[in-house]
Amino acid sequence: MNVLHRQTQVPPVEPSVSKEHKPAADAPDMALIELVFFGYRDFIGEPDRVLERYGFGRAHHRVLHFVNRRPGLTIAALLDILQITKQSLARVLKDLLDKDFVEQRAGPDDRRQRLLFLTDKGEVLARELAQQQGRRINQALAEAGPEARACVSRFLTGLIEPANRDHIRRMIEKSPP
Amino acid sequence: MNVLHRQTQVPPVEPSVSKEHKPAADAPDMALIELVFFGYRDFIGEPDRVLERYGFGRAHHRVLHFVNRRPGLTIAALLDILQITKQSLARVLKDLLDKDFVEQRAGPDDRRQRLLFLTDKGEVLARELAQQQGRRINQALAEAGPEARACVSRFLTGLIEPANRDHIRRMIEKSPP
DNA sequence: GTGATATGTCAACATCACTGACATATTTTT
DNA sequence: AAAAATATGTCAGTGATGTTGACATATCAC
Repeated sequence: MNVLHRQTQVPPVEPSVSKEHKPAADAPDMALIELVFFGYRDFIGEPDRVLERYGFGRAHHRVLHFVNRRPGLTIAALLDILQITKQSLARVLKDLLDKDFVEQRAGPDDRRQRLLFLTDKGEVLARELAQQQGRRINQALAEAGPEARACVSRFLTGLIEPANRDHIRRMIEKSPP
Repeated sequence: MNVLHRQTQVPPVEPSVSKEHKPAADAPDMALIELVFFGYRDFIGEPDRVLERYGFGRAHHRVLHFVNRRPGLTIAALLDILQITKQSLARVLKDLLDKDFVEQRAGPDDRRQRLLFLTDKGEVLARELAQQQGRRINQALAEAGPEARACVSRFLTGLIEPANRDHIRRMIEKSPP
């Protein structure tokens, strides 16, 4: 659990790709397109290896993450966040329930609802995964410079479909710290 | 609908995600972790809809993209970039060859090699996809401010596994503009 | 009591990844 | 020239994750 505060030494800042390929005014920014691809792949890759230990995959990771962030989430709300079908969710949720990483309670107001919570075990795993990804992000921010977080946050928000932005922004803001 | 009435107090909603959740010193930066997820999803979503018209998926997109960027790429080099297995590549490559988006020529030096090139049709599609993603990136950069490109580029590079960085950086630099 | 809603579940299917084994052509090494 | 290494092709089987559509059940709202 406390395994994690070791590896955070930051290697010297290396020259970035960005200097090489300022794209022509209207040509697509190929370098950034590819960096998004490679960056995301490695961002996802490390947690993948941890999840394997439990026989879980990325879909399980997402459920763990969002239930951790928003304890008491309903099925419907989770479906809305993940934008997958009920069946896709049902499969991974069943795994997580069976293996005791997630538990359900009937909604206090509306007893049709199943509110989702992590068990202790689930919290431990969710925290481990979040710490890995958090470390990677912090490292990347450190290499990107002091004003990077605001830049990057605005950039990533800008990638989101405008119609979804407010919704996602509100969701992220409201989740517990 | 809103499940969270029983939760601890939520701070008042303010406009930008980046300002709200400066994470505690060691806590994972949940807001950025989630923005990477949502941003990538929408970054990928638009091309997906175009690819559907041809019965292609993301895997086809990646092949189109990298063959477009590096005409004359060998199978081995492409496998190295994509980090998938020969079989995974074979399937999508066969589709692209059959439907005349990609063509192969024997290597001039080593005739075992199959050098990959896009056909005219392939170039048109690759360009359309790249323009969509490029537009989205430019829009996001515009919203992120004038110094964003350098920031974002360093950040994304920082997400890449250190062992892969030089390799990827060289690859991106060397590709045609 | 009726109808809408939240969830669960079933069968069938598609895409994209994997493994491991083996085949073929060609180049390199001995 | 024979042997070994290399680049690619291909086969059979598997798994994770996504899809659709249909139907069942419990609960809520009017």
